Amino acid sequence: MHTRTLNGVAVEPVGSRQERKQRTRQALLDAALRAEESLASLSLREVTREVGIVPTAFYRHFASMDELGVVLVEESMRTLRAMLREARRSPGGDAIRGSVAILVNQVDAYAPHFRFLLRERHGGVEPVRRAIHGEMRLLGSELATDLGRYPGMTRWSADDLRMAADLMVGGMLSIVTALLDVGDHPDDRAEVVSVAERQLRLIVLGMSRWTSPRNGVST
Amino acid sequence: MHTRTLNGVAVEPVGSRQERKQRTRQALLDAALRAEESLASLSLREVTREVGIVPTAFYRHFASMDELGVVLVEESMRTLRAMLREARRSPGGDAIRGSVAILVNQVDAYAPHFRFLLRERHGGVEPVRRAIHGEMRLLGSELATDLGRYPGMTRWSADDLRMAADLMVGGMLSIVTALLDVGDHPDDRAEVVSVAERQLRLIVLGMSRWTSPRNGVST
DNA sequence: TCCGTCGGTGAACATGCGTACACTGAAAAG
DNA sequence: CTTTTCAGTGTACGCATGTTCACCGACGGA
Repeated sequence: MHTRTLNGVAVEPVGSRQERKQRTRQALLDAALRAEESLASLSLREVTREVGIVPTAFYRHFASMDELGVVLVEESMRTLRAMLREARRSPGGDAIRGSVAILVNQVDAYAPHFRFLLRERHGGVEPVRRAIHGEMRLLGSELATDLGRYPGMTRWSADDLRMAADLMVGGMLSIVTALLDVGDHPDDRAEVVSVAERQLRLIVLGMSRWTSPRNGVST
Repeated sequence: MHTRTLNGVAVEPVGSRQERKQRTRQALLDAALRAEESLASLSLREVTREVGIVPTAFYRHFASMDELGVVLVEESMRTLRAMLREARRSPGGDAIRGSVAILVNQVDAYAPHFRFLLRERHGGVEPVRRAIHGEMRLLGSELATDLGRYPGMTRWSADDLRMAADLMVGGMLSIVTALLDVGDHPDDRAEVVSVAERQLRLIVLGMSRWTSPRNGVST
């Protein structure tokens, strides 16, 4: 086999054949994820160059960049879902502070995934956008049924639960945006965290006082 | 002068020289705005082709696509600002319902502008992203000082005002997102409007009960 | 041991790109 | 009426791209 190089460093060919295939496939995904530009302006050749394979070898793993993008959406969504799952079974103490802390840690650990999702959510290529849109709706649904099990919200209508869930997802996304945009300076980060906690607190406060003004959709 | 064509239709050369220059400049901006792809993957040649001029003529108006992008940010932000200004001096009736109605109308009228802002906010080219980021911060500041003049919020700290303003801007953006993503079916649109109104109502409810848990930033 | 599978190679192609350059001809300035 | 300005033209260039195709040779099952 031709010994491959990645950034000039030799990559020794160890493992079974499908293990190695899996590894280059993952390397392609990682390279595309790491890129600053959107998928639409990221060339197949750039990605393969980064990984250290010849352009045509790309097709051994994906039929197109769009297909790679959709896989990347699934991968990124998995970390988002993991984050919510972790937040769900949070300690009994300050739930808000805990949730924000989890969010900060997760964004630190998986910044490229979050950046990718925000980047491709609008304006990327169509199949990727569709995939993100669908996953986001699913996420909202899950959170809604989960909220319905909370002690104080058992009497909420399904519609209101969905409304509140979407509000929380939206708030979460704007917090992620703030975290990604802010620099590394600790004071700035602390400020973002403080704002996020108070915003969540305000929303929860509103939820605690909520009575549905009218049932159903105004037609 | 060489008679130009746009989509095969002749464009008669009327007006003074600078009037005509201004018109093609605007045509370039419009063409870039109308494009589905992000600016990063939109080629100079595509834009000029759309407008009906030769590629090199682009440089008579902008030094680069990035420069055009920044101008487009200013143009789009002007409509966003106009929307908020209109919402500010809303009728005394149902402020929330009125604000959402204004938002819906504005998004209908200027969908490309909003789409552009959401698209380029993340993942576009760097100068454009910076421009949007800066304008968004400014918008938050304006809304914060404006909120401070509201009867019930005169005692809020500057920090809390900013927090609430950012929450509202974020909520507004997610409503715009929902409006742009939803199809033309009236029922779907009505559902989005209903959700938006209830979300804003929930936030306002939270604000009405708000007492700052602690003054200043937790360091 | 033999042989099929298959991840990766390398040359070749048509196409689209950004930009340099010299140009034209109508509008504006004198 | 002459001169200057300047938005738009047309050619030409080097370069990067996606995709095709035939090829290679190590791995893995028989």
